[in-house]
Amino acid sequence: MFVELDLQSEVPIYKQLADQLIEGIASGKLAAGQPLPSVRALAADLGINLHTVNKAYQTLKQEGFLEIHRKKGVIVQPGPLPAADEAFLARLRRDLRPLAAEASARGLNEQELTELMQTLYRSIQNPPPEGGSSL
Amino acid sequence: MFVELDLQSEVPIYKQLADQLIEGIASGKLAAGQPLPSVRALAADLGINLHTVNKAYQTLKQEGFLEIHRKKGVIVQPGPLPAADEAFLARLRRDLRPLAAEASARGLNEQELTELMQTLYRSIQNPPPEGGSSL
Amino acid sequence: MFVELDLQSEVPIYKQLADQLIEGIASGKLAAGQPLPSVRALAADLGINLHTVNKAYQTLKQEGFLEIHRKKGVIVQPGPLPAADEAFLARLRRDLRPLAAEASARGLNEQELTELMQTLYRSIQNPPPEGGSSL
Amino acid sequence: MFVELDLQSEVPIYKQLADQLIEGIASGKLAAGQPLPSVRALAADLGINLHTVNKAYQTLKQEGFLEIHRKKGVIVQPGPLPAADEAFLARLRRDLRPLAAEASARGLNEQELTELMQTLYRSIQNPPPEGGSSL
DNA sequence: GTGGTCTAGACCACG
DNA sequence: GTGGTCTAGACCACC
Repeated sequence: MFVELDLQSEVPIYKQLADQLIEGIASGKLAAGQPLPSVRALAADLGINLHTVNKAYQTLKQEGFLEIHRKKGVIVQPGPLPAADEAFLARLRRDLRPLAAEASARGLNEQELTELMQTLYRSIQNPPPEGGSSL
Repeated sequence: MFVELDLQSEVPIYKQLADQLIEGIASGKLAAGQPLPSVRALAADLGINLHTVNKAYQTLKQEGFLEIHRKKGVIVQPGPLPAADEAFLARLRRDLRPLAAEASARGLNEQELTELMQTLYRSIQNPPPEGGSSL
Repeated sequence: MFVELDLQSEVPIYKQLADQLIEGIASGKLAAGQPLPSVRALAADLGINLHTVNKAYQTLKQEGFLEIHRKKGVIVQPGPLPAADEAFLARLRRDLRPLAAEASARGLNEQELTELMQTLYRSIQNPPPEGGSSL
Repeated sequence: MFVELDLQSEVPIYKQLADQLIEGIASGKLAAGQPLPSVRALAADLGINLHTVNKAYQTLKQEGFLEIHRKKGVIVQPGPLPAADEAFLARLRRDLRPLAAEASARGLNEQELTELMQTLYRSIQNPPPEGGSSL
């Protein structure tokens, strides 16, 4: 698995994991319908508790990025991914706003900020190759 | 004060307050050297706990956006504001990354995302007029 | 067989199967004494595990909806079907209660709920024709 | 609290709890905006684990029946309750269907079933008085 | 083997 | 004191 966790971070582990799985989906490293490791296997792999993995999986299932089957385990949403609906855009604006504000207060101009965003966006969709392709 | 808090939000109140003060600085609504209400006054005004206001002030002082004097009280940083140093940029990227990833996964393309960012940035620097100018 | 399984449902497969067999009995699509496919045949037909079919059959035998003979195989109860005894009614109330409560909380009025129930009941006893009559 | 749990039931404890809270909301025993016991208090009261109570609360928050605040704790949704949208109706039909089918197979006729449903619905909206009014 | 549930005890952020 | 997170270990249903 390509996931890298910072156990010291203030960002909850389950969220780091969920974020990186979403990023894997966005980049195509995780293809639609692709099976993910079982909660136990991933927990062992990452050296964290099974419940923490489970919380990440449940969160993503809830949002529609994953499906969880009785026996097949966990797979990437095989159908259409959740859309950028108004609820998501509102959340996105809410989260982006303080970041943009602080960037502005610190003297980052509009172009610098949008270019940073572009660079990020592109590095997500076209990630630098690294070790194994998926898991 | 122009601050509007959502007491039901999952975002901590002290962070909402700190964020909006930074936004006020970014927009110019809070000018360099300008005095801010005392912890007590602002807490009473907003109907929140003293400690919450204090935590927001201390956080902003720590980051260099405010100065706190025994006698003069709290004022907006009169000198140069904190710069967009590498530490800030790293934090910015870390926080922006999962947002960009989810936006991408949900089908928002690069242009839509950057335009959303631009719109936000401009609305911060040039906020719609509303009520009293500052406090 | 008219059975349709949703392998991704949170409802256990064996229960989906048992439920649809009961529905077949309720509708008359499965007549008293009628033979059912062998465990192996049905499992192959539905593409599921032997044990899953077996569990559904055993459950229904236990409740009195099926009979399982060594030689004749599995047949629909040829005699009187299990009655709506107090044990069943208690279970029915227990399962219905939270559904009625949530419907009420969500603003569905008594008439809407009972009409929904009637529609369901009728569609079960008089199902829309579809493909082969039974198996 | 008016909640009664059956620790031996096959129905998960957290679901029993969530169901009874919804029923409390439907009946008016839990009024909009009313505070609920803290997870710890309710867990102690019911003799179950705090995480089990938390799961029930989180589920209901997710569905829009509760709000969870940092300090105020948990309150009943003060605004409009979730509506009986198509997603709910689909779930309702899916859950009701096997119950109606078995009732039919066991010889309960349409009137008996709908009357049972009505009786339940009314007993929820107008529950028999019992001990303390709320918590 | 899988995920689902429950318990237990701990630490932390928040207010 | 509140909920949020994490860990740990256990049992169960399902397949």
